[in-house]
Amino acid sequence: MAENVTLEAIRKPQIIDATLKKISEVGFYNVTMDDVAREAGLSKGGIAHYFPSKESLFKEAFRVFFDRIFQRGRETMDQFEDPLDKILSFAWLYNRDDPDVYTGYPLHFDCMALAARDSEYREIFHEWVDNWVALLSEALEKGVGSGKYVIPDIRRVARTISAVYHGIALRWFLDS
Amino acid sequence: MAENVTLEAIRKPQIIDATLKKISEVGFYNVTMDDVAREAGLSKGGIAHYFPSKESLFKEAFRVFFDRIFQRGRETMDQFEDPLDKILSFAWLYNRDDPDVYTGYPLHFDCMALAARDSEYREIFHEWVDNWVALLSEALEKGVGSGKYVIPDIRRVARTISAVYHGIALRWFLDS
DNA sequence: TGTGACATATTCCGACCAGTCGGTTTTTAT
DNA sequence: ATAAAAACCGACTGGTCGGAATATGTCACA
Repeated sequence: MAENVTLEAIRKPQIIDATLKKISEVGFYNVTMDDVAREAGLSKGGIAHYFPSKESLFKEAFRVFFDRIFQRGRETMDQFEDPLDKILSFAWLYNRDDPDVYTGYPLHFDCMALAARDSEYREIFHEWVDNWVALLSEALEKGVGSGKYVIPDIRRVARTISAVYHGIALRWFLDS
Repeated sequence: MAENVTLEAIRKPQIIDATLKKISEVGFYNVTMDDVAREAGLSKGGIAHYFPSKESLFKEAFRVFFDRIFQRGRETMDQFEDPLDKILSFAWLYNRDDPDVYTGYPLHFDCMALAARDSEYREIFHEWVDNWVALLSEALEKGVGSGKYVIPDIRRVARTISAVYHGIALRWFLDS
């Protein structure tokens, strides 16, 4: 059983990584299960053994992806002490050489397009936004606590900052 | 020939409108030519008579859509005299009951997802952004001309305003 | 009234793809 | 050593879809 668990713990991320890579490359709707299988070094049957359907695999992949990006955001932010530095600590999102960036943005666009029509993807998107807002709120809270800023509604300000970041990032990636 | 031209002038918009409606409803990659034909009240063959391929039809549809939205933005903005009022004249983009809004946003998300990988869609997106930036620039120019504002780089400011608008709008639509 | 160009509908084909399933190999348990 | 279970493979199926080919209708004009 120990081996069993270990293998699954290897295969699932392996398959999910392959899925994310292919989606990023060719787009959500252009990825076939054969593509994923080839990329993961398995067969279609092998994939089916771990994920019951394409849909569930893809949703899980998006969840893993957003969680990964968020964790990195948290880690990066934790390296700074000053509240303003914390809020400005997202510069890594503007580095085109970073794999999380050049594979991440296309995934992100796909997720938004899906979220526009599919409630499950909208939830995934919500959760992601909420995570960022919470992160920014912490930094703002710290600034307010130390007397640096006066902010009446921290969550609201955090949401706005995050939306502005979002707009700038989007344009940065798509606009030459 | 006169009749010919007239009919084509009716059919093409009719087909394009049907295309836009279906894409907005179910998403770019889920629209079939049968769907479009049914929505337009024609047959697949009828569509084929006016558009050589699905790809060309869809691209043309997106171009028409963005142009339409932009024209409306210009008309709305032209109703205001004061430069600041002009810049703030985009409130209609935040009215969920407006057909241009509730069908437009999903189309817009699809276009961005496509633009992330396809250079032609990236061009369509660029053109659209450039149009808005030009519009905002005009308003800013007017403000600077009348001595109201002092702005060193108008285009740059217009781009930033437009990106911020973009981020807020995106969140407004996707975030409950 | 006949004819030909244009418009539209119907039918069909070939490619593609998700999911299934029988079977094989590998691992684990006894 | 052997049985049982897990992991994996790849051929196959049923269905979808874009596009092409073909058929039908319409109408201007000779």
